[in-house]
Amino acid sequence: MLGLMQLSIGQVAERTGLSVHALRFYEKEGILAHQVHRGPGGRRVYTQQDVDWLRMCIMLRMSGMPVPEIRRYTELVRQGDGNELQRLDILKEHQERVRQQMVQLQDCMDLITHKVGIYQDYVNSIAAKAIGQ
Amino acid sequence: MLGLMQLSIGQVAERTGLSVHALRFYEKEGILAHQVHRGPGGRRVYTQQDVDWLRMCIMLRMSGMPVPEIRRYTELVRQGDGNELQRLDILKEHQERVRQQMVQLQDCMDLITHKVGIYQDYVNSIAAKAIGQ
DNA sequence: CTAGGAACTAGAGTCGTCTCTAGGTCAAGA
DNA sequence: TCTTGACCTAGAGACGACTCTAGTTCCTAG
Repeated sequence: MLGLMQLSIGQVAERTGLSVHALRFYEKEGILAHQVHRGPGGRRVYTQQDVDWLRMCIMLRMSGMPVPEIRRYTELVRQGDGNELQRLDILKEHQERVRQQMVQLQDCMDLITHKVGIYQDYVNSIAAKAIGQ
Repeated sequence: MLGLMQLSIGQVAERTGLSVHALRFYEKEGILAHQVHRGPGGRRVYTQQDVDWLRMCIMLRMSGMPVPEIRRYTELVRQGDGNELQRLDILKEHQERVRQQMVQLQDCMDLITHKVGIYQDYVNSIAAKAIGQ
């Protein structure tokens, strides 16, 4: 059932949140797991699997994996069985980068929270004085 | 003592991790809390406070605050007392964005960890078979 | 006196990731 | 028939944040 669903580029844009432009761009960049089938008039026909794959790509992009590396990964998947170790390497490497990113972000968050606290206290004290008058 | 320390652009680059180019760029973009003093020959002379301020800017940038918004914040600080509420708004808004970013990143991390787990198991099972032979 | 190194300015170039434009096809509805 | 709307391609443009270049000044050491 699911496998038979046929989606236009517009529908895929809707359900992934990507723009139609971005979808064509991603295809040109070779980050679709397999060739998108074409319907009458040369129109792209996507399946649910394409959408699922795209959703994963979106996650990878969101977490900062560059397009060329997503392409490398995609190519491995396209090649089929036998290169799982290489895929695993890419994922592990990225995982480590994301981990570092999260640590960094937490540091930034700590600083910001600290500053917000200081300003909040100050602003509150000003407000209290104004009321007290 | 600290306040009297004089630093060249190169020294500041060293201790902030920014490039000399980036330092000049940041200055041109108006994200230094106060005018950088110039020494003989028109050379920039930085103080420890400048370095501290830059370090904060780096944190804000790292967490995704765009340069123009850092400039807005910087301008408020330059203006002096009386606009603390506006500064607080900027910081709170950014804090919220960072929070969302962290949630997103955690989602990505979960997915990646999930996939890494699957591939790891698979690779292990292949390795086990190879040894078993 | 010359060479090296660090600094200066203004402005051009780069990189990644889209985003948009121009010009066209095709099918369905008024 | 005419219009609308979704789609197509190839290629140009936008944007943010640097990064680099060219040409110069200045100081210090050999």
